[in-house]
Amino acid sequence: MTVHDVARLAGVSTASVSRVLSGRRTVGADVDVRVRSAAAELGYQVNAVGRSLRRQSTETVGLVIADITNLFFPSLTKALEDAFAHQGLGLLLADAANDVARERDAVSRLLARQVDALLITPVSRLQSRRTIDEANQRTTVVQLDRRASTKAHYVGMDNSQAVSDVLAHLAELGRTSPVFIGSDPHISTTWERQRAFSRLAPTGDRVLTGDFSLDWGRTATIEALDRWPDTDALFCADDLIAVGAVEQLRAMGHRLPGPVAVVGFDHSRLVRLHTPPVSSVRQPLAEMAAAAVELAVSTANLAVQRRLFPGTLQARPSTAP
Amino acid sequence: MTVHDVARLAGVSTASVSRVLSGRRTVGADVDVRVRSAAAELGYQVNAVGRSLRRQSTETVGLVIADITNLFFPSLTKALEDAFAHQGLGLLLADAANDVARERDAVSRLLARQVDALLITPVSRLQSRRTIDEANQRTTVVQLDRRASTKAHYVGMDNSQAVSDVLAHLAELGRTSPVFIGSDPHISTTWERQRAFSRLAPTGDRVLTGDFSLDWGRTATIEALDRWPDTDALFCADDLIAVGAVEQLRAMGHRLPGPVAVVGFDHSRLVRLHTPPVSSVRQPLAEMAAAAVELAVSTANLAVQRRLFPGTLQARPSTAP
DNA sequence: CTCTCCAGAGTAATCGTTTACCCAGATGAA
DNA sequence: TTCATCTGGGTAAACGATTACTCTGGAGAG
Repeated sequence: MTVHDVARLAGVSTASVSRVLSGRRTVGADVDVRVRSAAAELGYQVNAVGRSLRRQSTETVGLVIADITNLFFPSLTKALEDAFAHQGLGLLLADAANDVARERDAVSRLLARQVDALLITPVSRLQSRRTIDEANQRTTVVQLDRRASTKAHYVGMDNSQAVSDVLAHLAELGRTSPVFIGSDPHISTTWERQRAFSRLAPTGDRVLTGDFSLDWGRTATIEALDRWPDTDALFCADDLIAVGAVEQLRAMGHRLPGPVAVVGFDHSRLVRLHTPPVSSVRQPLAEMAAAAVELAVSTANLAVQRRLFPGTLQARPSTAP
Repeated sequence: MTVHDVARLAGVSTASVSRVLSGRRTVGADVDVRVRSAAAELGYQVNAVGRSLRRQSTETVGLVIADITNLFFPSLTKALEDAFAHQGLGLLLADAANDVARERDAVSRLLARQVDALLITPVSRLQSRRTIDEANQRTTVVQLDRRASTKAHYVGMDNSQAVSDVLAHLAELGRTSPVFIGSDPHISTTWERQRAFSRLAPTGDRVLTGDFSLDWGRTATIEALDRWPDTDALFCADDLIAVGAVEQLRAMGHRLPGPVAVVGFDHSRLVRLHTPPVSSVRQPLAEMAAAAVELAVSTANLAVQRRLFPGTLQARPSTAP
């Protein structure tokens, strides 16, 4: 079932069929209806592979997610799928499983498939750079949420502003001795939040770093209260850690809301449905996805963009007075 | 950068280049090294679009998810991505956003892209059938988790067995008056669980159906205890409802574990991290993904398969004595 | 020594669509 | 009336890789 079949049935040339069906050049009214009805009769649908080869464009973007298991990424993926589908662009998904080598593989496979753009949440702030820069020579690359290279576009949240907002919120409640519980500092978002915390918090040197897990949230809580007994807030780099912290506090007999507040990042369903609900910074996913679309469809020689969106703190009982 | 460039540099024909790089026919040792080093020198990577057109196969499968927002599907997506990437197959993702019309659109777009197979978690037990059957004429379709057509492959969990296991577990604890709280009965899994419950439970007629939301879990709990005061277990069709039920019970002053047990389905992170942890039936995602791969790469004229995997109840405090 | 067969390599057709290029006829200006 | 311009349509050459087919030289059988 090809343009030839449609052309034959309609009694026109394949060129006319293509012109009608792609709408790229006007044709006479007569030819137009003949082609359309022939296509309808045959149930013809254009073959995207042939079209891609000729047009040198697949109308597909690749998405390399650092780790789908991470709570935050499914929400981001959904926002992206929405935004791109809206533009008629397909999303080719790949998971890097937190591994730099797998990430490089995934990028390479997507490039071989001639994606029109590549979206990526880099696994490592330092080690993903090379992969990204190489890909950026071949197509438009947009870093999302996390960043590893200054040579490719970036769309994310303004972590510095968000950290500042959270600290202001804590200060309003009289909490001036927070401890930062980070996860893996290879993750650029964790790293940025930690740096902002160190710069802006009154107790900027109280920083613990570990990994991305509930258990680390628990362990770090014990360590924080042990090392700094006057701690009145646990400033967590993400929601999973925040939930771990809350659980640990409860296990230690603390009440929530109570003397030690807890706040996280991402505002995932995990913290929204937790009891008690945990305060968290929400990222503007829809806006970020829209920006990603815009950059992805932009011409290759647009100057490197850095688009930062404000996060909004969703204050819940875990930081109440 | 094409086979021609490589062929010229290596001093051989494009045919030889193709043969070396695809490994589909043996060539002389001399030509082999010449081609490989030329390809390496140029950084040549085969263009998957050209290959797909000629081979009439894209090495890509389409995945239509009923609703990415649903807790369960990101885990399923991850398992699938893993399994297919392992086979060198790409995953083209589409979200139906719980809408039958969007689902049909998504299927159509994926077929236009000539996916080698189509994986789908049908939105509606009844209304998705036509979309699936039509797609099944054009490519191999595998229904996952949910099912809508008997004419296409299906891979899922044996809900009947799982329901039976859960009821046995409850009975062991002396709980013989469960109420079933379903979500939308258009969803085939909910429907199957409900039917099995009605058939197997001592109080098989105690069934409430609503929608897929936390609030419905809450509302239904109130209604259940109101209509059937001797209720000693809430048998929920999925985790989100189970969490809603637990929250409501706690709000009503019930202890957990306590007189009313709660159990859900999917064993999502939501229930694992909830306090108290909620009992839930775990689906064998990796096995299901492996079966999906097997069916997806099978020849088109394999008899329609129905692969059911056993679920395993993860008993947690919410159903403790 | 001749004939068959085989391995290795090249030539060119092919996958399905788009579009550069060409042509015919019509329209409008001078 | 003549010529430039425009419109609508067809022909055929791409796009990049694979592979059916062909050719050549050498090995092995008789």
